[in-house]
Amino acid sequence: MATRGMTLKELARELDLSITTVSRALAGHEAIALRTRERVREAARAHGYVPNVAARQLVSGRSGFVGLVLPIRGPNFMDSYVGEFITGLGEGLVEHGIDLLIATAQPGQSELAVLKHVVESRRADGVVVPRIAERDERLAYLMERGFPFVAHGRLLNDRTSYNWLDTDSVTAFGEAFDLLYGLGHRHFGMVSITDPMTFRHLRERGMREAIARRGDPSVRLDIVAAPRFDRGATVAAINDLLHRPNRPTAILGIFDELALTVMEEAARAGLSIPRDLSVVGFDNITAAAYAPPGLTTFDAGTRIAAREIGHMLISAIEGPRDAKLTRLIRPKLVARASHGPAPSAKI
Amino acid sequence: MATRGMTLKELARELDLSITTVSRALAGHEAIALRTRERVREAARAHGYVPNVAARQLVSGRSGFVGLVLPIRGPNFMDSYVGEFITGLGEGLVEHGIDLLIATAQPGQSELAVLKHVVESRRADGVVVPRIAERDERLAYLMERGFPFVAHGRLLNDRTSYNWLDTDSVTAFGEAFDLLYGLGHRHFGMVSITDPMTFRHLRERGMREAIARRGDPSVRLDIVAAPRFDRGATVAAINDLLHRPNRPTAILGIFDELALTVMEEAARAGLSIPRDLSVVGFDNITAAAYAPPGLTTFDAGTRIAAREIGHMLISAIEGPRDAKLTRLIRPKLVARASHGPAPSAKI
DNA sequence: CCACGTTGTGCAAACGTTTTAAATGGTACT
DNA sequence: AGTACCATTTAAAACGTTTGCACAACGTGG
Repeated sequence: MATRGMTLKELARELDLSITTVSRALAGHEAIALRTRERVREAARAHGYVPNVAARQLVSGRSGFVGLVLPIRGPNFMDSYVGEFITGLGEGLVEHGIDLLIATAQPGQSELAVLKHVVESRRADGVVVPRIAERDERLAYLMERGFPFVAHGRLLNDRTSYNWLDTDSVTAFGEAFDLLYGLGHRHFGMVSITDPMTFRHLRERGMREAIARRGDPSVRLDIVAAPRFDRGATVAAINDLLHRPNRPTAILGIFDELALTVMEEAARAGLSIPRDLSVVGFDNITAAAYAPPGLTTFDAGTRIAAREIGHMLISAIEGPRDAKLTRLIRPKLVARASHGPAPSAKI
Repeated sequence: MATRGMTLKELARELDLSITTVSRALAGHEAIALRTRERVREAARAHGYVPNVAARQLVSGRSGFVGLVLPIRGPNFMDSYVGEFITGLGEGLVEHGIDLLIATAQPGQSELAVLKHVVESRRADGVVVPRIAERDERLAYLMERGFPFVAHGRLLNDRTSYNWLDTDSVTAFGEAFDLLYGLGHRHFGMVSITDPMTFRHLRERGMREAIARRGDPSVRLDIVAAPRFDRGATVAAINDLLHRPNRPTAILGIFDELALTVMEEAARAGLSIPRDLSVVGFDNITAAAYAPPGLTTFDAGTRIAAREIGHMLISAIEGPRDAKLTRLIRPKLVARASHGPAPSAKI
């Protein structure tokens, strides 16, 4: 190392002051004479003094980090979610001088184990927990432990109290239904997953509630589901829907990958989109814009959501433990060309 | 906080040993009796003792972190690069018990300033520097300072010595040329950028060298360039290429976004791909698979590259300062349907 | 019985900060 | 002159580890 980085002690000797005074002066304490404060700050800048974080952490008990355990993911599914989320989180934290700690699970290790390690080694002052499952053991652990966190997503049981921010899938899918209903569609298909993720319930519920609200008995909804990363089963489920005696005129994927697969399979079956079939997705991944004829979907605003999560977590760390923050973010419809009037509809 | 997390002192009292012995026992020191070591380990596990990292850092001078300053990016360009890179890096580091520190620049702040702060506060033991420019001020700073780092990409001046890992763009674009030449193409277009990124030179050079190697005087190469995130200028440059009196029969984008735009503009101009025009990109972003007819491109293996960078950085931190590591990773051709025989070619 | 290595353990310093409590010097008031 | 008070500054403890050195106990060979 070229320069070793000077310490408070060296700076104090240089200025012929005690380290106490120098420390206080840099912290901007009122008790230190203004003249001294300025002199110290000047010298610190001149010598390029930067406080040693480890020492500061040790005495303050705060690490200055917020932790994120990277979700373990299937080999193929690697779109922009992680990048957007981390970027947004960074943006939300940097204003408060907090850095982001990324921890990764080793092959055999569970995400929970990594989370525990981050929390217990006091490496972070709070954590962000993405992609919440119906009953999430990570949240159970954190709540029991009383450690500050913000969840991106919700538990199925909504009586528990904790900090969360979620995308309002219920409203979004209601909006999708209304849009398609208005275009004459009465028979809907939905491609979902079998994995116990909360958003799956919410998105299905969004459709069901919108249908109930409409009160039209002629409306029909068929839901199929496959394991999340099982491409074969997904394709099979979609084809099941596509080749029924009477096929839905509109199919919604609970996220874009599914909707895009619907479009591919429909094309292979010789169906024209949106003439024969309307397709709607959710997430607005990059490919949604490029896959012909352009997938109509919802933008969840991950980056902005993550930024907000950063702010929420700061409050959770600094503020009182009991008040819980919750936020629902309304996704924005991105209307492209994959939806249209129902085939035999007179509008 | 529910549990406060026990300290070495508490654990020592519990065991009726000195903190020295306990510390040594946990570190697996030979000097401590095997029986004692086991007894201590057992107790530590039972009480859920996890060492305080701050204290450990303070005495060891090591932070246990590797830093990454997030690249500041245009508003729209947000594909999987960041996510893949971070995921891979995490995978490479976790085996060595090192965590990843993500620092973000504030709106006004330069990436260099953030980097300096990370280095000088000793928050990280080494850093990763992605997306290297022709002359990169970040590398200049780190080299002068003698701080361990690994660059993802290279400087234009290749006489400087430092640790880097790069994608072998030269070979890849040579391979692309050979592929297209073999299909009868003689007139090539290339869409590049005006920004001073090293990879731009390397990819152009890859084409030029392959052409020279072939030694066929009938081969012609037209290069156009636009500022990186300027969509309007990019589209204009591409259309310039597309509407010349004699149009290239094959166009290469130095990365996929450019190649995809070529395909879009070609479609708007009524050209059929690959019948009238072959297009090849680089990066294999998600959309490349979905944009019709499927973009032929190269997979740079970002995730695996990042993992390797993690390993390299660990060696750089632990090993001798003088030996420099370099690695070239050969991208893999992903042949889809956007390339084909040259229009009027007899093959 | 002594010198000496071996084995296991502990004391105390060090890492670089923040913070509590106290010291210093000066001024104004009685 | 003594007292009280204010404005500054400082000494020292604390945070939880690691580690150099010393020490104790215990044979073992001379």
